[in-house]
Amino acid sequence: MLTLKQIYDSPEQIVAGLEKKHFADAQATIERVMAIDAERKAAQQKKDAASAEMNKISKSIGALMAQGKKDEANAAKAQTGELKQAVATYEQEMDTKEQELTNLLLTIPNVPYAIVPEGASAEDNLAVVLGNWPNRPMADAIAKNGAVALRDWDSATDETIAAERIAQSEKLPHWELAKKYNLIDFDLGVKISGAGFPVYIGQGARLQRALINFFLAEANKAGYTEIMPPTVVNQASGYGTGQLPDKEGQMYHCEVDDLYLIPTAEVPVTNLYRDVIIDEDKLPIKNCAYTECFRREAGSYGKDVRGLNRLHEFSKIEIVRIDTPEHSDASHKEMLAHVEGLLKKLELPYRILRLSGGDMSFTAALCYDFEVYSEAQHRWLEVSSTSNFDTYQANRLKCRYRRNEDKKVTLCHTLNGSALALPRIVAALLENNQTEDGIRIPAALQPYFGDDMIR
RNA sequence: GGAAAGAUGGCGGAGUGGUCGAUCGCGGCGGUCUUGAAAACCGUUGACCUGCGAGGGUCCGGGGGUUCGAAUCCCUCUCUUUCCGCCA
Repeated sequence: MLTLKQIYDSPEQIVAGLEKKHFADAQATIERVMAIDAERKAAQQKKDAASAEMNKISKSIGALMAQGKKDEANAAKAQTGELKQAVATYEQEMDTKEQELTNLLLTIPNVPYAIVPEGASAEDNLAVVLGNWPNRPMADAIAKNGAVALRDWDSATDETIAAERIAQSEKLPHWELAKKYNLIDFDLGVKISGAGFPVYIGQGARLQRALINFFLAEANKAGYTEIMPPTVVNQASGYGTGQLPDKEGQMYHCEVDDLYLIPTAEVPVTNLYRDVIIDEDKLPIKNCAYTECFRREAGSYGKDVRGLNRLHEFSKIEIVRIDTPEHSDASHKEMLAHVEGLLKKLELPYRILRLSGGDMSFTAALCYDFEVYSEAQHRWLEVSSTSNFDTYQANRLKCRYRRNEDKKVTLCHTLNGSALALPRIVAALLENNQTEDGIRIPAALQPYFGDDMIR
């Protein structure tokens, strides 16, 4: 959540930022925050004064008792009744205001950075990079403007057109290929678990393992420490990274033990640093983790969820960084370069979008999505979301560091990104690399897969 | 599942009703010594809220209670460790 300091330092900027994020009633909400806080302070001042008085009397009683002046001690005791009542009253008022304030702050999203595009939805995202694109449709149009608004050139993502193209395309969608080469059995998954839980078989399973190892190896090369965290977390962790309370319905919940299946490794890996004060010398912290991710995806249905496009359980390698405010932007860029490097090595056509204010997640200050182009579905598939949360998450987590300069305890910046999520990568790999002889495995992946083709 | 013990500052670990925000050790920081470093020695070192400041307040796992006064006593919850049982 935002800190009060941020709000007091520049209320107008915060309001403008919230409006950019399409948060309703920004002005009124910020004014309310300050009003409640003023009430809280007033209550605290009254309470502090009463407590100070109380402490003084208590101390004097101790002294009087020690000197054996029992009568005077008893006289002092008699004075405390009213004071005690006053302390209790003010204290309760203070607690109420504090709770009210926290509850309100929790409803306020993070404020986007200046370079975040204006806009309410995905339509307004800004394509900043297009890669591995030569000899593909629309190349010319795109070459002219390296960075253009998505809606100018991306009519191919329109669902109705896509449906027609699938019908016309000589390329098979991945769910057909999965069947043809016996890589994934969706029906078996339905039988043992339910829709959205595919069973990977033979070369399909081997491809999963190859990708996991490839992504982890690349992350290790880039200096990320591999973590293997639990995939089940407690409530406090859910609150720490912001999945709770608002996204409660998106997580699987084991009620008997009140534990949650993680929707991303971000949750356990970032919560490693909850309630921690880190030495500045240890920053930046660079961790990576492969985990299974579990998402209920309540309410999604239809063509979007076909095949591997949207699953309840999937494998993902996540990179998580904790850094100083001064260095977090450079950290973010390094992460973007890392993720882009993976897509280059996989030889998949991709684009990088800077998300608009309205399309960003609640907690992000700056977010880039990576999408790969699926040549049978004629759609862009999101495979990574790489965000800087500024101090927003750290404030909730109480993740702080001790500055070398003045030894002050300061909130860290947290960042994370997928590097990468497997299912849609697999979808694109299968669809884009299909040949008459089988599915070509990109050179970088061959050592991990152990072959150059799926046959 | 049964039994017992425990939860204290960055870490370890004292403290069983009144200058205890907390002895001490480690670590950190400053200094002496040294060409420099190490060692040794001396000093210093919690977080948060509030106030222009002086200062005031809160915090010894969470919550509640007793008391003029609680790290210390009582209740309760959570978690951890050990032993037994079960078991990959």
